[in-house]
Amino acid sequence: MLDINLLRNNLKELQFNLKRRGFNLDQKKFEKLDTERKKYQIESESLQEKSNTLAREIAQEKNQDHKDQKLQEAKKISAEIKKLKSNLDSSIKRLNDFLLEIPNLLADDVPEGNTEENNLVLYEKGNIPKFNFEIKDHQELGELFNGINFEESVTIAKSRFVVFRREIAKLHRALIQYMLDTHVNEGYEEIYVPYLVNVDSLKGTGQLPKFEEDLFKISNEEMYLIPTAEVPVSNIYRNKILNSDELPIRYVAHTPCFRSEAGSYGKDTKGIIRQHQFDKVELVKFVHPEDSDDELENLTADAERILINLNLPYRKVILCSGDTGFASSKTYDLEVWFPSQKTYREISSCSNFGDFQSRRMKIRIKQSKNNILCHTLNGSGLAVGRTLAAILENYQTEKGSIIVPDVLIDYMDGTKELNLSR
RNA sequence: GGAGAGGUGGCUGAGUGGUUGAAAGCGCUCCCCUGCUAAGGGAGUAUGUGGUAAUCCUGCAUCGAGGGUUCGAAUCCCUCCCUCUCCGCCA
Repeated sequence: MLDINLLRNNLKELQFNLKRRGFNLDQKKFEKLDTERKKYQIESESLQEKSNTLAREIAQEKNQDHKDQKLQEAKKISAEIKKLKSNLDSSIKRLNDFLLEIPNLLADDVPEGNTEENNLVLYEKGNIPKFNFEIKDHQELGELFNGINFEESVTIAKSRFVVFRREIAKLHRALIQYMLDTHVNEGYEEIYVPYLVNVDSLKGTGQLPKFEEDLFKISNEEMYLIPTAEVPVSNIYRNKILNSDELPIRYVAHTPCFRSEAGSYGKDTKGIIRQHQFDKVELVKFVHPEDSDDELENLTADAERILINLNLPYRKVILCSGDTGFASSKTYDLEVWFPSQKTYREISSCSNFGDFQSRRMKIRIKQSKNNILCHTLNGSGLAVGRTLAAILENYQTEKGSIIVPDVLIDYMDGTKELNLSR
């Protein structure tokens, strides 16, 4: 959510910024809503003041006639306040709903553009492997091992779920362990969180009210499956005031993520690139406003380190104005090379949300006078399923085995190469 | 799931209808005193949102959340959430 005072005082600038995303801020509507709110608020609060004064007088009034007279008046005022209050409440709600649908302001260095075509590639790193044999995609490789199974998952659940077995399941687990350990060594605190969250948490990070169709909702409760660990981890400090000296706070969490993938019917139907359920190791930071730019660079570098250590070819991209997420002011994507697709695919998304989420979550930093809102950031470090798929494809050999990346050998109990098990 | 007890400011803890946004203590901040430390004295110390350009001034709201009764609610009533104790069940 944006600072309402920006809308009141810097509207032109703000409209210009939002326009870069293709979002049109309806000035007339805002002004109407805010004026209406102001009118009702002033009316009802001044009447409330009168009523409070009168109530105090009644308590002290000794003369019974005067008392009765005042009681009559107080009754009338009280009834009137009730009406005004309900007007005020509904006008505040209308204003608030309006504000909740406005995306975050973009950082100045976000490049212009409407679609992901306009995202700016900053650099490519790592060596794209050259194969002198017919390569397989990760699904074929996984099936070769009977380590990736899509029939069983359909029986159990439905399409866009997967079953991993044996070496593949173990490699998946090894990746999670490796990522968690690496980030803990970088200074992140490991944290385990609920996979179901309430509505307030989803509003806090910005998934609700606008993006409900992307979520899985539990039918017997007002709870949702998390689409990312960002939601439970960021909301840890909802409605809290943090002390300056405890910042920055850095968390790393491994969770499954659940996404309905509504509207992506034809997309990525092959393999495990786009699933309803996937695992992710997520980095989340709470920082001082003046540090958030630097912290985004560090966060991205921490996510990148996993790719570098796994020796996977990747590139770093800054998302253009039209592709930057609703709550983000600036996002870097890390994209890993998929030999079968001869293309880079997103494997991490690192964002600075500024105070957009913390205003919704009411996460403040204690100051001597007015408390300030903290800044939040998060990024995948990394998406586990896609990392697994990338390893299978980039580390395949002609005979169909998979070389285990050096840093994972210990996590695979010394196994250096995955061979066909039959 | 059943029975009971309870949720008050950074913490402890008073307060059962009327200047209570809330006693007292602790903690914290500033000032004074002091050669240093300790001790002592004084002042201050919740959050949000309006009126405002404003950190001055001032209104309103907030005692788990939301409703209700009342001229007036931390105090009474209802619903929900949470915590604790006991029983049951369970990984």
